[in-house]
Amino acid sequence: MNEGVEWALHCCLNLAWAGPERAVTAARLAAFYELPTAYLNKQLQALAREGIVSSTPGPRGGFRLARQPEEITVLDVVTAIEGRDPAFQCTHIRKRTPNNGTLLDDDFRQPCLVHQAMARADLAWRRELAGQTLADLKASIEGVAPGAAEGTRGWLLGGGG
Amino acid sequence: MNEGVEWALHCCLNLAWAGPERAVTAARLAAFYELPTAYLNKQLQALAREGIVSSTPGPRGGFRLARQPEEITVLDVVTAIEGRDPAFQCTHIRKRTPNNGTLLDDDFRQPCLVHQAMARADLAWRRELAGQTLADLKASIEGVAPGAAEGTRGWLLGGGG
DNA sequence: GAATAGGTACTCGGATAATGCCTGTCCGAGTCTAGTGGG
DNA sequence: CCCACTAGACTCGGACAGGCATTATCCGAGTACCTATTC
Repeated sequence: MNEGVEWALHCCLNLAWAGPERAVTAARLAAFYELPTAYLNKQLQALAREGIVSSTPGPRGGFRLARQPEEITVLDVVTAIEGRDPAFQCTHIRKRTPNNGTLLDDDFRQPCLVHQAMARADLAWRRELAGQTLADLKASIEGVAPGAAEGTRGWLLGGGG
Repeated sequence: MNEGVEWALHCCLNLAWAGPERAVTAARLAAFYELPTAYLNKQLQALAREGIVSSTPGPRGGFRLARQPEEITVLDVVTAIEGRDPAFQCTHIRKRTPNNGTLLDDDFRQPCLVHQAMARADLAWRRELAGQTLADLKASIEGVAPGAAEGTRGWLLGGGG
C-alpha cells in the first residue's frame, strides 16, 4: 500500500485540529513530520481532487478540510490516495481454460468465484474503513492525548519551529 | 496486489480436483491458463514453502496439495504469495513530531490510532479470507459448474492438449 | 491622506527523473526411469 | 530369467535481467500582499 496513505491520514487530522479559519501550507504540514515537502504536496493534491481538502494558492494560502471531520471517512482518504480499484484485480485467467467443450460453456456465464471471494474480503475491508470518520479518530486521539489538539493547532498556525 | 495470488488460488483448486494420487507439473498447470511456466513455478514454490502444496522432483514429479482442501483457507494461499506483512505499513511518522515538550510525552506511549484503524480493517479482511476454505470454494464452483471437477481432472491428468 | 497601479513573494499544480518491487527468464541440482549388460 | 549398473531425461529450485509503479523533485501559473506613486 502506498506510503502516502499514512501521511494523508495524519495530515487530515492535523488540518482538522488547525481549524477552517486559516489554511496550512504543504511545507508546514511536511515539516511537522519531517517529510519531503514536494511529495507530500502531491498527496494533498490527490485529496483536493477528491474534494476532501480545499486548496488556496498565493500568500496565506495552503490547505484546509473541505468538509466537516464527521463527513470524512477513513475510506475516503484511503481511496483518494490509492485509487478506487480494489487490491485484487481479477484478470479472468479462468476464461483461458482449454477445450471449453469439455468444460461446460455455462461455467463461464457465472462470475468467477475466486474473484467473488476476494471481493467479499475487499468489501469487509472497505466497510471497516468507512465505519470510521475523521471525527471518530480525532476524538479517540484526544481521549488518550488531551494536549494533542491545542498543541498541534498551536504549532501549525503559530510561528514556532 | 500480486497477480500471482489469482494464479495460486486457481491452481490450488485445480490440484484439489486432480487429487492426491498423482502430481501435476508446473508446466501443465501453466498450460491450463496459458501462463508463463517458469513464473508460475515461482509462485508454486512459495506455496510449497508455506506447506500448502508438496513438490516432488524428477519424472512423474510435480505438485499436489499438502493438506486436505478443508484444511486450507483462502487466507493461507494469499499470505503464502503476498507475505505476512499487512498492506498498510505504519512508518511511525507520528513520532517525528516537533517539540515533544508541547505535545505531551504520554501521547507516544499509546499506540498510533491511525495504525490501529488500518489494522482493524486489515483484520476484517483477513477474517473474511480465513473464513473460506478451498473446499468451500471448490464446492461452490461445482455447484454452478457440475462438469468442472471431472473435466479439469481429466485435462490435467490425461494426455489431452 | 487615500486610492490605485505595479512589483514581489509566496503558494499550489502538473510535468519530469530516479529508485525499488513485481514480472519474467534462465540454467543447475536432484531424482526417477528405462535400457543394457552380466550373472 | 533376474538383477545391478549406467545413461538419460525430466522436474523443481534458486540465481539472474527487464518493465512498470511508486517515490522524489523541479519549475511554471496564479494569487494576495506590499510599496510607491498620483490625485
